[in-house]
Amino acid sequence: MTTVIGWIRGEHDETREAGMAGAERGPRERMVFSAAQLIRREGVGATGMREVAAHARSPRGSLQHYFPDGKEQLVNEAVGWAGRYAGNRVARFLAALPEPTPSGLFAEMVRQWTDEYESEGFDGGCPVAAATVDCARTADSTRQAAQAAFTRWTGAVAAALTDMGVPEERSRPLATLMISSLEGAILIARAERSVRALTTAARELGPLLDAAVTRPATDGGPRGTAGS
Amino acid sequence: MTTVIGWIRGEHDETREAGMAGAERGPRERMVFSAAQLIRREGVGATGMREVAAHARSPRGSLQHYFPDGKEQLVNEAVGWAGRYAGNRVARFLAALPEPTPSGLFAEMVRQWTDEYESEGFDGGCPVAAATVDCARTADSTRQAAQAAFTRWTGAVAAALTDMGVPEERSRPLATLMISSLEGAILIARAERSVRALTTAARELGPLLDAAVTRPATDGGPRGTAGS
DNA sequence: TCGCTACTATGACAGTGGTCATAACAGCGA
DNA sequence: TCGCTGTTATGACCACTGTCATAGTAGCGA
Repeated sequence: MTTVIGWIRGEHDETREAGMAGAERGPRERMVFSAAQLIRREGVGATGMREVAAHARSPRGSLQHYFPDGKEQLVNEAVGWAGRYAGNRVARFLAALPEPTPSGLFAEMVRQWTDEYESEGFDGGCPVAAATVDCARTADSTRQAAQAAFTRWTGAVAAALTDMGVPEERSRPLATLMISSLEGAILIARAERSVRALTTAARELGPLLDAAVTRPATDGGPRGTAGS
Repeated sequence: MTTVIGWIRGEHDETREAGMAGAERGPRERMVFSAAQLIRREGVGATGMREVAAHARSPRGSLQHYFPDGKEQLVNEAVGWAGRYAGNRVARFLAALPEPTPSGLFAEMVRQWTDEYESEGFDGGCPVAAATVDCARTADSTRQAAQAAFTRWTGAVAAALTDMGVPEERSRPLATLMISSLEGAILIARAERSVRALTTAARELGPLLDAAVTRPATDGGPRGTAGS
């Protein structure tokens, strides 16, 4: 009961958010996760519901039970999951850096993709990008889900930049630029089957980002770069 | 005869390349153009062949005649068209600038999209991005077409940068960064229904681009920023 | 055992997609 | 008129897709 509603509203326990790979708890979570995986590989249109259920090893009959509003609802939740995932990753990237700098954060964000592409091939892209391309015009609720995902992601990055000493007014624009460049570089990387565009973005953008730091970093412990 | 083959190989007269809007010459060109238009709005999967023929006001029977390899061929040619179009635009942007600067070129590239979004709404995206998202994994020939489109576009921008005095080794990386940022900003703009990400990219990236100029611009007349 | 609820199973339906087979037509040279 | 070629017309086929109706099972409280 409250489990389902909670998931829909994103009120569940995010602390043990499932990783990008691995078996999740319930069939519902697995289907949302599988939907995100398939969407980022094949696009929304080419991803079928039966395919999602099969990939999640969830019973097909559960589709209409957990997602009474059909494919649109499933896609929206997959996009929402991706947005939360991307936002939460930011805090972990920061924790992994010896001394946090904007260029270091961006390098980590890029490295997540170069690592995947070099180890698993260029099959996958960003599910939010795929949903935007395929549904922005047709399904407004999906467009809103993508917008929310970008907003959450940008908010996390901007908060991290502010923590590092970037002036408040410049944090959001720079975060937007980082995510724009990353998304575009992902596209080019997939088309070229090469990480060149990704590493280029990191190299060229790094100095610009670090130059935006004006005051010393707020080196408190684990701080609020996460939303909600 | 040679007309068809010529089109496939891209050997036709590019000088009077059709604009982004307007009626083209033959039914074949119209279908390629319409395919690009529909793909950039709805994505590849949601674009039907019958729909392309109808949009182009071309007879449905011509589809299998001009595109014997089916949808994949049509999509590939639409992507190729988009790549040539984007590449050719660069020279025109340069011509429109009072004094050519890298930031000015990028601002023009961005402005093409903000103008469209403000006058026609946020329905359309980049057809090359859509093809990459939807087909990069499934149809390798389409992936190659997208790669070629990005390469041509990047080559045109890089050549323009070099003409403006950017050192040869930095031109391609910077061109890649410009196109990455632009593509990502287009995505975010569609999701947000706002040109914010686009104008942000232009504003934040401008100084970085201009700072790469080391020697005075080559202000010869119309020079070779176009490929092939 | 009954009843209630959460969940699963399955088959059908109506629509649409790309593709193909086949035929017709228009123009032209001989 | 015949034949040839480039084009168009049309209808059918088959493999799906998302969705729905319906029925079934598992578990639990009373």
